[in-house]
Amino acid sequence: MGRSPCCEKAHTNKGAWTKEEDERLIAYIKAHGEGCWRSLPKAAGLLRCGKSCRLRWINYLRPDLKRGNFTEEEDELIIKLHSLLGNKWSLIAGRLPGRTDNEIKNYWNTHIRRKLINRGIDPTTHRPIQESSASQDSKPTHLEAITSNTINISFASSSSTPKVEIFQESTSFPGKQEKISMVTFKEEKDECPVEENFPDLNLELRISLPDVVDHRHQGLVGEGKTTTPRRCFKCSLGTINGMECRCGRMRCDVVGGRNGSGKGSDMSNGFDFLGLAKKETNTCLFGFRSLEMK
DNA sequence: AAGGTCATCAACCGCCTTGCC
DNA sequence: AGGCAAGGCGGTTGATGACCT
Repeated sequence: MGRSPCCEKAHTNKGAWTKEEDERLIAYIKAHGEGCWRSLPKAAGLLRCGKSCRLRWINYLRPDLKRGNFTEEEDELIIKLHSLLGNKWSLIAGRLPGRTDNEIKNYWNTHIRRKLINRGIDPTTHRPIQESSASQDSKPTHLEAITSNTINISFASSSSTPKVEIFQESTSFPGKQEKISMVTFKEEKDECPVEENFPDLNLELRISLPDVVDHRHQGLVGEGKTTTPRRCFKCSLGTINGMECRCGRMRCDVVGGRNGSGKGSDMSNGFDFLGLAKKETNTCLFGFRSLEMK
């Protein structure tokens, strides 16, 4: 059972590509372009899995690839991007023209990790190693957790007592969530019908920085008066000034447009969509230019 | 020279996401 | 809305070469 294989493995070559295979693949893509990878091997006369062809083309045969050593500037950019994005190699590669995600991933694991360790920086957390290990000894306060990381709050009602559990990504085991706090509510049956109505309710909320002060939404209700800022639901979730924004008088465009070009963007609060770039000062919250999606 | 260890990187694997029907 | 196929991604493996003893 399980997933059907992406190709007929019994009749495919594996391992290193030969020069002839490379030439066949290049010739086919030059003639027909990148298309359906699944059918490409057969059409090109290759005894390879479609995925293998795609990988070979993307990582090694594409004409726009920049081979050779990484420059110091590239190193620093990778470090900065990794500190923000983590192991999102394809996103990182999108910021380095001519470099592939696989190349950057390998380079990170073989060179940059060691480089950071030599600098006394934990390559996972991007914090000084001493501080990083110390923080494993003492649990962070809630405020520290909120300001330094992303936490997950889970409203669990599986037991007889409703409780709110707060999780944070483990510093010891990145990717794993560890419980940093739990609040238990004393249940008063008459006043707490939620559990009865929604026995399997398990809402997961995400709280993360940056929480930018939203000047745009101040004074909208009554201009000239100091009023409590009112936000629509979308804005409360962080899609401030997005397409769906309903609390402003005029609809604001998504910052950077749908293609992230930045044209026509309205960064009136000074930050772009991800809350990274500060327009007036040309500085960035995380110290580099705003991101584009690939 | 031979064997062992380490570093590098191309390639694979399996899961997730996306788009189409 | 749900199922399926294809593409994409990140983690891992394994072959190879360099270096050391």
